[in-house]
This record gives sequence, C-alpha cells and structure tokens, in this order.
Amino acid sequence: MEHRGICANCQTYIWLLDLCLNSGSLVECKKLHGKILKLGFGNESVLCNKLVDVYFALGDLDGVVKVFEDMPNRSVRSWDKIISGFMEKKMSNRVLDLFSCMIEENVSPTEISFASVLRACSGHRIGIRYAEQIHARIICHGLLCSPIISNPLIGLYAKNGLIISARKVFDNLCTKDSVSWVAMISGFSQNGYEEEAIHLFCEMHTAGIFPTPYVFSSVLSGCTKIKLFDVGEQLHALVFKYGSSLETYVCNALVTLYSRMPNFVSAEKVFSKMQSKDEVSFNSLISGLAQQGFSDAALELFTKMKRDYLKPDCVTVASLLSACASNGALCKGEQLHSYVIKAGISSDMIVEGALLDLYVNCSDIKTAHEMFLTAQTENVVLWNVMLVAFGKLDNLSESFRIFRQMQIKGLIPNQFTYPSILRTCTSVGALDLGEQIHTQVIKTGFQFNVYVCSVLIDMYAKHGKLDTAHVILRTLTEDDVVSWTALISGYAQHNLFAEALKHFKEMLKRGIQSDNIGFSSAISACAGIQALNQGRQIHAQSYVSGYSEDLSIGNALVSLYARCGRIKEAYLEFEKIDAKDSISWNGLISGFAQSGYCEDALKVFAQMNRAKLEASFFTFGSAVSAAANIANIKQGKQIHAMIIKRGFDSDIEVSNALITFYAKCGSIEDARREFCEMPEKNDVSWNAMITGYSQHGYGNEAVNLFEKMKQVGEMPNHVTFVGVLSACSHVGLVTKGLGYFESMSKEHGLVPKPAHYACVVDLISRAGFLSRARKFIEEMPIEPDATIWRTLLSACTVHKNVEVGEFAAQHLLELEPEDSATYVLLSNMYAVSGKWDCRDQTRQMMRNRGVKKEPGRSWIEVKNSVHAFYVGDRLHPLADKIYEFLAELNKKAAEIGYFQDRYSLLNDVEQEQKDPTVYIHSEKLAITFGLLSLSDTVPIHVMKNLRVCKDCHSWIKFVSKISNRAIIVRDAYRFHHFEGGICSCKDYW
DNA sequence: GTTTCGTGTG
Repeated sequence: MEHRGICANCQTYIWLLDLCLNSGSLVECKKLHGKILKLGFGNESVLCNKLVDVYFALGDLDGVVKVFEDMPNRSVRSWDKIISGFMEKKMSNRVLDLFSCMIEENVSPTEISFASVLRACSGHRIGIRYAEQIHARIICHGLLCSPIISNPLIGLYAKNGLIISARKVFDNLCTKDSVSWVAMISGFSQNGYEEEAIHLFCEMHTAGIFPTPYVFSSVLSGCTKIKLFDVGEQLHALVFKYGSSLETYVCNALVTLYSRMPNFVSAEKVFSKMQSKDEVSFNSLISGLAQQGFSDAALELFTKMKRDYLKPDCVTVASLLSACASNGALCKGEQLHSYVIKAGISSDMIVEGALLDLYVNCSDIKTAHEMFLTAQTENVVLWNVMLVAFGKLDNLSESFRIFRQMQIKGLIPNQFTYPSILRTCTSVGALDLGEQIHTQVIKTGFQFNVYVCSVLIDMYAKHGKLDTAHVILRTLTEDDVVSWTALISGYAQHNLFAEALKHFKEMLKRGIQSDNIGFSSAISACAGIQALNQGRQIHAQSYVSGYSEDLSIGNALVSLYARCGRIKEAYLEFEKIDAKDSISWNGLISGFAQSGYCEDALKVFAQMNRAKLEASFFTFGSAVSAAANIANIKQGKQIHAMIIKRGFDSDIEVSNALITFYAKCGSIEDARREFCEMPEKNDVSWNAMITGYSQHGYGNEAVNLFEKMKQVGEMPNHVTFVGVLSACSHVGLVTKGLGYFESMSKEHGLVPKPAHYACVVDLISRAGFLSRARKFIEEMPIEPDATIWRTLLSACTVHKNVEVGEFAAQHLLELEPEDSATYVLLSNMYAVSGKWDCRDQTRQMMRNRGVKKEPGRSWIEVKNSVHAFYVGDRLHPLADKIYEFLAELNKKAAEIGYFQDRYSLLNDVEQEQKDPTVYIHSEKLAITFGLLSLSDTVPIHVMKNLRVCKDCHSWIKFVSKISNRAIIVRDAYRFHHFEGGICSCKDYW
C-alpha cells in the first residue's frame, strides 16, 4: 500500500495493531505507533485506546503512559481502561494517582474506575479517611446500589475494622450477589464478630442463596475461632450437600476446625481425601498438631510437605517453632532456625517473633537477647517477648528498661505488654511501680482487657490490697474465671479463707464455670479453715467437671484431708495421684504436722527420703515443725543434719522452723545459735525467738530482743506481741507489759486480738491484782472469751481469791460447761482456801454433768522409746525400782529443806485415809525413771500434758540440786529449766 | 469474596 502511495487510514492501523497483539511483537507495535504520530493520527481516540490495549497486553507500561499523556481528549472510557489496566497489574499507587488526576480534570468516575480505586485502597493500606471520601463521591453519583462498587467497599471497611460502616453498605445494597454475602460474612469473621458471621450465613441460607466455597471457608473459620465445633460439624454436612467438599479452601478450613476440637481422626480424613493440597492445607494440620503438643507428628508432616514439592513457608515454620518453644525442644528449634535462614524468611515478622519466643521459653536468654538486639523487624511482639524473658529472671530493672525503651522508639504497649511487666512487678514485690503502670493502663484504655485485669487483681491481692483487687474485679464486664481465681487465692493467701470461699460460691452462682486452678484454690481455702464438708462438696464438683485426674486438685485434696486430720482419706487421695510431685508429698507432711498427726508426718517424711525423692525447703520446714510439735529431738536433729547437707540451712523459713524446734525441745541455746547464725532474718524469725525465750521464762531476754527487733526496723505483728506480753507476764513486768500493750495500737497500728487481752489479764492477775484484772475485763472493748476467764480463775487459785475466782468460774462454766479444767481449777481454789464444802460441791457438779478430768500424764524418751506415766502409775516394768529410788530422792531432798506439799489439795481426813503413793504425780515418776536410766551427762527432758503443780515444781528444784543434773520440763503452758536448785521461771508460772 | 502463623493471666 505504502509503495503504491496509498495512505493507510485509522482502520488500517487498528487492524495492524491487532496483528501485533496476536504476534506479541512490541517492536512492530512501536514502529506503528511512530507512523501513527507522523501521519497525524495521534488525535484519534480509537487508535489511542487500541495502542493502550496493546501496550498493556505486551507489558510496556511506559508506552501506556506515553500514549495516555499525549491523548488530546481523554474520554471516561480511556480513564476506565487505564485505571483498571493498572489495577490488573496490581499497581495500586498508579491507580490512586490516576484517580486523583481524573477527579482534578473533572471527569466523572464510573462503576469501573470506582471499583478499581477501592481495590487499590485495600491493597495499599491507605488511610480510611480517603476511602470515606471516595464513599461520599460514590453516594453523590448514585452508584451505591451497584454490587460492583459496594462489594469492594464492604471489604475495605471490614479490613479496617469499621464493621458498622461495612454493614451499612451491605444493608443498602439493592441486589446482593454472592460476593456481597461473602464480603460481609468474612468481614465479620475476620474482625472478631464470629457470631454475627454465623447469623448472617444462616440468613443467607434461609433466603435460599446458594452458598459458594468462599462463604463456607469463611463461616467455618468463624466457628473454629469461637469453638462452636458442633455448628462447624453441621456446616460440614452442608458442604457435602452443596458439593464443596473437595474445594481446597473449604477443606483447609475443615482441617483447622477438626484439629482445634481436637479430632485428628476427622482432620486427617479430610486432609487425605483432598484432591489438591496446597501449603495452607499442610499448615492447617501442622499448626493443629503443634498446638495440641504433637510436635513430632507436626515435624513429620513438615518433611512430607517438602517431599510433595510444597515449600514450607512462614506459617509452617512459625507453627513448628511455637511447638518447640512450648516443649522446650531447643535442638529441633535450632534446626528450624537454620531452615529459616536457608529459605530466606528470617525477616518475616512472625517467624522472628516465634524464634525469639523459642529461645526465651527454652531459657536461652543470652541467645534471645542477641537475637533481639540484631532483629530485622521492628514490632511490639519482640519487645513483649523480651519482657517475658526478663520476667523469667525476676529482673525488673531490665524489664522496665525494655518497657521504657520501646515507648521511646515509638512502639505502643499493647494488651500483651502490660500483663508481662505487671507480673514481674508482682513477683518481685514492686507494688509502687505496678501502681504507676496501672495508671498508664487506664490512660491507654487497656483496663477492661481480661488478661490485664487478672494480672492487676493478682498483683493487688498478693500484696494485701484486697479491696483494690475486689474493685477491679467488679469493673470487669466479661466473665473471667482467671480474674475471679486471682482474687480467691489472694484472699486465701492472706488467711481470709471464708472470704475466698464466699467469692468462689459467687463466681459459680454467676454461671462462671470453674476450671482446675479455680477448684484447687477453693479446696486449698477449705483446707485453710479445715472446712471439711465444704471441701468435700467442691471435691465432688471438680470430679463431675471432669478434673478427677488433675494434679493441682489432687494435691489440694491431699492437703485438705491431711489438715482436717483425715489420715485415711489423705492417703487415699495421695495414692490416686499418678505423677506425685514434691507438692503432693509436702501436702501430706505439712497437713499431718498441722493437724497434730506429727508422728504420721515424720513417717511420711522418712518414706519420701527412702523413695529417694528430693525434699524441698518447704518439706524440710514441715518436717521440722512436726518434730517440734512432738518435741522429737532425735529425729529433729537428724532432719537438721540433712538440711545442712542439702544446703537448705540458709533458707529463712527452714531456719525459722528450726528456732521453734529447738525452743520447743527445750534447747533454748540451740535456738539462739540458729537465730544468731541466720544470714537474713524476717519477722517470723524474730517472733520465733521472742516466743521461745518467753516460753522458757527468759522474760528479760525476750523483752531485750523485742527492743532490738524494733531497732533494726523489723515490724512487730500480732504474734510478736503475744510473745512479748506473755514474757512480761512470766517475769512479772506488769508496768512494762501494759506499756507494750498500749503501744500496739498507738505506735504499731495493730488492733489487739483476744489473745492479747488474755495476756494482759494474765499479766495483771498473776501479779495478784485480781480486782484490777476483773475491772480490765469488764472495760475491754471485746467480749471476753473462755481463755480470758480461765486465765483469771487460774490466778485466783494461786492467790486464793475466792470472790473473783467464783465470778470468773461462773462465766467460764457458761461458755464451756464441758471443760474439765474449769472444775479442777475451781475445786483446787476452794481446797487451797480451805473451803472443803465448796470443793466437794464442785466435784459433785462435775460428776453430775458427766465431765471427766483429763488424767495427768508425763513422757520421757529413753533409748529410742518413749515411756509414759500416769499419776500413781505402777504399770511400768521397772515400777518397783522407780518407787524405791523415788523414796531415796525424797529423803535426800527433805534433808536439804524440801517440805512435802503434796497434800495441799486434800483435807485432813483424806490425808490420813489415803495411800500417799496413789497421789504421786506423773512427772515425779518420769524424772525418777530418767535419772535411773540415762547417763549422768545428758539433761533430763520430760513432757507433761497438764501444768506442773506447786509441790512437784519445788520437788524438781531440789532433785536438780541433789542429782547435779539439768531437768527440763515442758508442761501444758511453758518450759521449766531446773538447774542447781533453781528454775528458769523463777517460781512464777 | 475464602483457609494457615508469633507475644499476656490465676
């Protein structure tokens, strides 16, 4: 044509360009483009549009832009073409720019350009304000009815979490196509509105709209997320019915559903029947297995995936890494780390987070820290994981540094950050810092997150701010078993067991299901107050709830029954535990020790040692307490030796138990040594020593130690004052004692308890001020209890004050008519006052009421066996020898001034009639036996269940002188150290 | 328009 000089027209070039399109020749196209411009066809919009088509098709985007820029009059069609063309190439930036130009040039966008620009927005993470402006334009153009525009708009709003806006667009649609439904349903499902997603699916189903595989995948994923597994299974049936059961995406969602149940039989069935598996299919099953702890199976699948020529990606590796992290499988985790580097995915944000978590969880904090410092990505998760790392080390200063540094770097702490740092504050006792962070929590609006809430409750509850913890729980709108349990165990930790149980009940009443930790906390609270019946009920509840195999509940039950003295049941629960841990053993030992079954406690402790199980400091503490309670010096010392060998002698709690042990066994010197050698003491240590001194009659030492305690800045508590006040009482420091009593509330902010009032009554009345004691009782702000009246009555017996004594006895008999001690005290008081009629009346009253006196008993240990004696006992195999030697001792004692006072409680007639040996008190027999059987060098240790009487006390003093031996008697009230003819109580007890 | 992954609590 050209040779002949015939001019080609527009149509010719269109045909020629079509040929280029078919042959794919960019060179030819460019030649033609040149000729078109030369011939002046550049103004023809048909040709220009065709050129744009060809350049797009051949991938020459510069060509496209050049043609478009040179076009003299660009029609809407041209704009649509170029915008949608760039959208197809996923070049969102270009689309957004072109759209702006289009608006600037006052060209009205069509459905096509709007749809493209909305897609561009969603791919580009553009500000949502821009999207809203586009939305406004769409409304102005009256195009909102069109699904072509509205569907991407729904998706865009949903992606940005603006679910209400999305729903509005969806509701305004005149005709909803299947894409509209999917956009809305997946929008709900992906934004935490899973229930709404399921409802909308039901609506769609009822409306008779055919469910596509897309919608199935979306709604199945929603079911999985909120654990509506039965709904998920019903959907599986629909999937079959509508022929989507082989679709990859649907199967992937089903695999996830089943592996979260977990039902791996079904998950693997779906997986194996799939026609084509992709990476997500493998990832779904791998993550399911990994999350349920089947890390080996997950790793196997990882290998299989590679065999099937599918490349494990970030998701695969992240799932496997978290499995390794929770199993502590550092080695396998490190192998995955190598794969990460080889596969070039080490800059993935999630993989990096999972790797860091691996090293932290496997306690390789050093590697973790190095990783953190050289991290390729910058995101809040890495910082959060580091907070966990330093929290594990109880390193609050480093945690806080991380917490501040991340904010300096512009990262905003989230709902994961606060629990980590607050937990560390709790564990190291930094309540002040915790409170500051709490204010930041409120400022940033995280105070309603259940995790944040539960940690705050735990922090305040653990540190005694139970009111604050309680208030936080009340502000929580969500039902959260963890927050409730935190408060419940907080109450229990501060010995407010009834309060703990009250809240447990309330929690259940509100319909919040307890879990294993909730049950075990509640059972422990029952153990704290020996609430056996309530404990049994909770035991039953936990059993019904399916926790019969749970270790923490089993341990709590062992402790409950042991503490309630239910030996058999405690053993039964103990035997039921499959994998007994040290807490199980401790529960038995400390429970038995606390319920008074100390022999059993020591037996279990021995059993535990035979089983070669490592005893903890807690076990040792309990064993020492058990030995202390029954004053088993020998076993206690053996335990002490083990403590030293195992290096637990530096533990404060163990040392405290040892102080009490030695004090209770009468070795106050050993107690003192233990106390002095402690590298670090706490309030309990001081209390144990003060109480020890007090019990041994070392009143001045007790008072001095109390002064020193205050000097070093240790805070005295209620226990301290019981020790100090009784010490004053023992040595007759009336004024000083009263001063201390006053200082309790005035200087130390302590509200005196009944025990303290009893001490003061003892203090005053023992010194002989009985009317003053009575006045004190009448004026004190609390209702006097039996102990207080008994104290007064006992002093009246000593001081022969019948008037006040009768007054005390009257109250005491009202409160405890069954207690034999009252009758005995009263009748003794009458006897020493010579009121024999009254004494006989009291004895008669006791008989009439069927009250029996507890018989006096004494014990002494000789050569590994304990010998017990009753009053006038002749049952001992060596009885004859004992009575013979006793007579000898009496004779020697009389020679140096001992005056037998043994008849003081008998009238003249009785004294003549009765065989005097019938009335020989058990302690005399025990001491005589001890002197006969033990070598001269060891002190005589005797225990008695009642208080030692005046005659015996005087007798023992003489005997200690005659025999040149230390005699230590522990009676129901205190210790008496007899040596060289004097007693540590200075005859004041 | 759909599916899979990392950090926090008693």
